[in-house]
Amino acid sequence: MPRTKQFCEVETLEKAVELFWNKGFHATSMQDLVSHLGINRASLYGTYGDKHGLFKKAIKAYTKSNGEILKNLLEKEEDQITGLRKMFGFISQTPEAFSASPGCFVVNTAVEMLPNEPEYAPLLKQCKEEVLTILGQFIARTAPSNDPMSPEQIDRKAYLIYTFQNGLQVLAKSENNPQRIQGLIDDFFKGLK
Amino acid sequence: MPRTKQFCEVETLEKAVELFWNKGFHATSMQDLVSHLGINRASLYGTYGDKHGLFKKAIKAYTKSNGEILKNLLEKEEDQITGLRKMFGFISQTPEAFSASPGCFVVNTAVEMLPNEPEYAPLLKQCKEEVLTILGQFIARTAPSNDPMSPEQIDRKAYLIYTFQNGLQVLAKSENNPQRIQGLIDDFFKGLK
DNA sequence: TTTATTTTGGAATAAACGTTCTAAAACAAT
DNA sequence: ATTGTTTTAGAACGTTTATTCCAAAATAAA
Repeated sequence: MPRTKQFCEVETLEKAVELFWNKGFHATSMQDLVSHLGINRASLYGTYGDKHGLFKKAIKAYTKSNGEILKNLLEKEEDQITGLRKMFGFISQTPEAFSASPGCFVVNTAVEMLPNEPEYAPLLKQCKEEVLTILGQFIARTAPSNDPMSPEQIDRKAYLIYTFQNGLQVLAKSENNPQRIQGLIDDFFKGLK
Repeated sequence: MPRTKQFCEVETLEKAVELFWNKGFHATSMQDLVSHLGINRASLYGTYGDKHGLFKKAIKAYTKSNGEILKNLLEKEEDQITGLRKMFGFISQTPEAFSASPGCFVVNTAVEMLPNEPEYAPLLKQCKEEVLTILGQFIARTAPSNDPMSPEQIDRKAYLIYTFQNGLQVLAKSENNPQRIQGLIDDFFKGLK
């Protein structure tokens, strides 16, 4: 009996991800969303709840799709350093794009919302851990077979790499010299064991 | 003839820094500022200009005071690693405080405003460079005298350390296990040459 | 075709937003 | 004491905010 939804729920959520990712929570208005998502205001509220509800759904959707992209990127790779360079490698692809890049949606949100809106802490921590798990699996798989790593060693290495990547993305926002970023990555790998 | 200002311009600006630092640009309203600064709305506009003007003044004030604090922290220190650990060391002081920390105001602002509000890019880059200069001077001074570093080597090392510190602060926001942070710092120093 | 439900466009809401204005009070210099 | 400027408190401005509501159009099932 009911009329079916005239829009794809996941596709529309992807558009919301795009907008929130680029502008952040506070700088994105419901009017922005109504305009860009192409659905009605009432449908928006009816389907996704209020702004915070929609935002949380957007973060979850981002984390899922991001995790899949990262998995696909890493699982073809046998050499650890090459794989990690690929992970950092949005620079090698387009040298000037990095300073215009929105960075990582999860990290952006942690910076914007924490510690002032602590109800976001569990969700953001969980999203972080998902990337760390994927990264840890890659590190375990590509570790030299003559020197296997303990689970704790793997976790720590994953955390170190992830920390560097986030610092990189954050600093790249105010860096207009691609060579400096490239040198930074090189220097990081020099110290990585 | 004119009546003198009833408030200290720099002290009041410090209060604005505090507020913007904790909540960010968009989440801080002019009403918040009027309430917390203790001066009149008209005085606020008359003294510091509009919201963006005040915000930029706040970033500059933060950068200046932050630079002095960092200089004082580092200039007493002869050993490089000890000095850097002190720089990272807001954790060792209060293990649980880091996840409630507002992080670095400049980095927070870069994440919030870039790349969508590009008029902030030059200012934020300049603030970043100031920290890098201080850090570079410390690295040069504490380098082993038998192996002096080239200016480029110094810059690169400073950038690497600064990148790690920013990643650290950002990730610490969603990390509730202090030991994990401590291990991260230890691992970073293991790779640092 | 009727019925039931949802989507849709858009009006309506009440609050908060950044900013400007008004008029009175306060004070330094004359 | 008078003058000139600023601070002050708070009203007022027009916009934008998030959210709710309404009546009409649309469509799947009966």
